[in-house]
Amino acid sequence: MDHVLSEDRRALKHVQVREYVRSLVSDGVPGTPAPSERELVAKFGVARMTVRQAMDALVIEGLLERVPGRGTFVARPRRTVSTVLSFSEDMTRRGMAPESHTLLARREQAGPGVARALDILEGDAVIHWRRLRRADGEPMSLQDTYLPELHLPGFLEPGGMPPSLYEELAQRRLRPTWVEDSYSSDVANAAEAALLEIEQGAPVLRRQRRGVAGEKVIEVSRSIYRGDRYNLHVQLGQAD
Amino acid sequence: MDHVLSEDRRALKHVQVREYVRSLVSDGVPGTPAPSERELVAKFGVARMTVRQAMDALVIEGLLERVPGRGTFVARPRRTVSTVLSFSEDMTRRGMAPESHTLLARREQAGPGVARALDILEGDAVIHWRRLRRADGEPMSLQDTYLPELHLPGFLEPGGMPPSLYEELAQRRLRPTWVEDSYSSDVANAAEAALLEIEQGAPVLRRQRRGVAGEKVIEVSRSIYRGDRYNLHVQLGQAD
DNA sequence: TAGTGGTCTAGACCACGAA
DNA sequence: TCGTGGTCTAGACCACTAA
Repeated sequence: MDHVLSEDRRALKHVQVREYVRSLVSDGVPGTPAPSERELVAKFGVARMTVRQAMDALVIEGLLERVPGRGTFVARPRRTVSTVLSFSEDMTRRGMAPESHTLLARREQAGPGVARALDILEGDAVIHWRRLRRADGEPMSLQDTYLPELHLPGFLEPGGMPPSLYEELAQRRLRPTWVEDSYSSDVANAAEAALLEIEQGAPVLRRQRRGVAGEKVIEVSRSIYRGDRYNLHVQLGQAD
Repeated sequence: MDHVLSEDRRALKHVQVREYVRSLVSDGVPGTPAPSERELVAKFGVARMTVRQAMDALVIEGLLERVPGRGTFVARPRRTVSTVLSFSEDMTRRGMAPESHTLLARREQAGPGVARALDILEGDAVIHWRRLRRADGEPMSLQDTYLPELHLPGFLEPGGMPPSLYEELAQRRLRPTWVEDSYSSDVANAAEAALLEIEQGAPVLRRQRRGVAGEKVIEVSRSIYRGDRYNLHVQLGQAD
């Protein structure tokens, strides 16, 4: 008998089969055949339903594709749609080096607009964080972020803000998994122009973001991007 | 025995169970319990694996949620992400009445840029369609759309363009199911300003779109939106 | 303790595709 | 004809939740 299954009784069989197939197939060219279900039954000494459970997961994931009567094959990668990115991730994808300079970081009382957007009460404590974001050393964006202090105890304390907002939120399992962004085209005012090192009246892209983690609104922000340096890229799929 | 299963032998059992549960549950409040798996086994006289196959589909769909040890319940609707919209659909969602005025509609030879974007050869025939789009009677956008004539025989002929591009493409089963958009903030030049009835130098949002249906690039377009009238709204989800 | 979903078995018959 | 995935059965034991 093949000693393929881990001795660790805690490892579920369908998970072991799934990960075995994934390792076989993850760097495969689309169209490459995966082992047949009955092959895996023989190899692992499990029931066919167990193998199917393992393969089902990979099919749902988009890694495999079943063709009745022929077999199971590596699927062509699905076209991806845009996901939630932090500024740092966005710049890194563009091949630029992100930087962050804190201009302001303090506790404030939520005004009516921020309170409504954050789904908290007017006057509740919020963390207001204003940053100048650079890419490859040059100003790219100005961001005003508001966070509900209630859900982020100790965020403001330890002598400084975290190096990365989204990574800090991720560690607290509060990174936004869903955002609602609104973009508009406008021109820079004098103060913005000075910080971004552009001319007053130069075109900028303004973004308002509401970021949601689970059921909680965890971030509200207003950002300005230099129109001469920043293009917004979005990939959208279709509704079902 | 319950005569719940259809007499129609062609109807698969797991499909019948699935649709039965869906009908019970589709207009239910989140948290409402679905029948237990063993209840459905008894009611339909099928194996539990068959019931689980039916429920799996509804769980994947996001309609149901399993809670081990407790039961299966109507899930709260997932937050939706942005999908591909036509100008008309976009305006309608905003509660405005869309209009379209064709400024130009003719066959052209693809230039290098359009050819590359459409994944065709330079010099291949393309349909170039230029439209002024109004919302509630006022100019909103200027759109230059390029379509590969190869995939759209007879598109230009019948004495006029179709009233709606995306509906015409949908009828040919060529409506884009995936798009790649690039937005930038800029200012209007003299010609654009005249058509959009704004001042030269006023802020505008420029969009470049590549629309893909199946494996074919079916649309390439450049659009200008008035910055004083148009905000882009996007909802994004997370990567897995 | 009773009921739930999660996992798993060891078979079976079917329609379909390729040789 | 043979191998494939699709469907289906009639059980089983487990961990967990709620009463």
